[in-house]
Amino acid sequence: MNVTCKTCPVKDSAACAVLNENERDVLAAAGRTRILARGEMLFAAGDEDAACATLISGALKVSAVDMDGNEQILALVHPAGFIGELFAPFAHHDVVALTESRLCTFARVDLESAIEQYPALARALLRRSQEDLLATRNLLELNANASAETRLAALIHDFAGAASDSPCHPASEFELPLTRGEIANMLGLTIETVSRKLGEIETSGAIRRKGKRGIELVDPALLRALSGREAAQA
Amino acid sequence: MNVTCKTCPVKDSAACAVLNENERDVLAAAGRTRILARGEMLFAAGDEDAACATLISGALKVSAVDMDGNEQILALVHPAGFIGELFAPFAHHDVVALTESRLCTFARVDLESAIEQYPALARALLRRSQEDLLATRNLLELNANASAETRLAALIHDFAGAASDSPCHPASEFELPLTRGEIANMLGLTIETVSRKLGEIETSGAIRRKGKRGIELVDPALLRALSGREAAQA
DNA sequence: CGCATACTTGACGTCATTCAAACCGTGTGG
DNA sequence: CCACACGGTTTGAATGACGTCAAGTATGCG
Repeated sequence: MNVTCKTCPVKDSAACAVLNENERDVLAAAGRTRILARGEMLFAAGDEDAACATLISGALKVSAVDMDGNEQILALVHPAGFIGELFAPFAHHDVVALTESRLCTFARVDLESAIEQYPALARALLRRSQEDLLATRNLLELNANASAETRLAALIHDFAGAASDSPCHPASEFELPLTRGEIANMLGLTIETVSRKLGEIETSGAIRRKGKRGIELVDPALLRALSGREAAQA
Repeated sequence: MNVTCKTCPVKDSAACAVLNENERDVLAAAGRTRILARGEMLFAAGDEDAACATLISGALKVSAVDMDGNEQILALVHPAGFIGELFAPFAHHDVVALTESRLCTFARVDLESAIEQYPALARALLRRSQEDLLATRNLLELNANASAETRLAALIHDFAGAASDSPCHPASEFELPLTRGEIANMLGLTIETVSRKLGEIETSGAIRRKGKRGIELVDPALLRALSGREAAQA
């Protein structure tokens, strides 16, 4: 399917937003929209022809699978996010859709020539890459030292922020985009530990569970304290 | 001190290598070389005027300090590496010299205008940023699931590779660039665990310790097996 | 020599994992 | 409609790895 930027919901926030209308049309000619079902893979680690893409809607996970078959989620991608390793000869990680997702994909060679042609695009991707780096380092910091409860609280806190439309206040009620297993894979824990600690956080009064995936924020300040991002307040 | 690119040992491998001689001279006029003693800080988390820099010689660590005062090392920087958060209003992490280090520093505004003027520089930094991202994700993958022994073996294995001049074969004898405490901070372990597991790896016959920091590779294949990057061989 | 810094070693406690079983919502076929 | 299987989840008990606390050993420096 061809790309139609005019109606694209992320046309002002994705990397291609730095291009003017003509430039965008040229790039769009090389792109294809693609829809991934939940669980479907965009590319796998080792693929030589891994595409690059901007996520239009839905959510993706970037993950690695170790020797023993354990998956480790390295990053989540939200709409307007960019995915793809530009200069590597092959992909290092798997990229899989968490929910049904719409993408705007490009062959790597096309994107590489585009960043040569449009310097602003290279700068936009540099900016995004640095943000990805920061997000990954935050996850690394979290996984390294914090207790299971702290990690989980921090993740819930982040999801609450991401689920909200306003950038500063967290959503008071939202759905977890990940299964227990995926949360465990992201935080370096087991399913059982995630389930247990989730129960303890609920008992503490910070959240209430609504069904399997639903979370209601009962006491955001307490959640923030549990997440170790702030000293507990009086 | 002014920058003199002609004698710079990383002039062909750093990001500025993509510039021609004239362009490099213009950029060099905005740069200053700076020497950091071991333990000296280039900038701290929260600094608003954090500089950007290319590392010429020595080694740096990028680290975060959590609430309780525990340091977590997020990345190491080797010669020709680039350090600095280009688009953020302030630095998110500390950057400290592990050994005496020589840097080529730039004010962030100067570098931002340079990447507008020289698109090739933006692409070079994009490439480096993606490599940093990959390295951070590798560390994340390691810290998340692996046992203390596996993490330590993997780190030693990496250091052996980095200490070698040939890109594929590891050095058979080298010095650890980090103290026990720094290794612990990097792997999310304690000093005591690092010390103990180092002893066990030595007992297993993979390495031999030479003084406090020296490591001799006795059985590289065994070390590789311990590091979880390869199935144990027959 | 005396002190500081880095490292090693041991005993003990804690927290997350492991193994095991039960639970729940959903879809499927009899 | 019910029985059943299945994926995702919850819960319990026992094990074990790493952390904590505490002591003791180098090495270097004023």
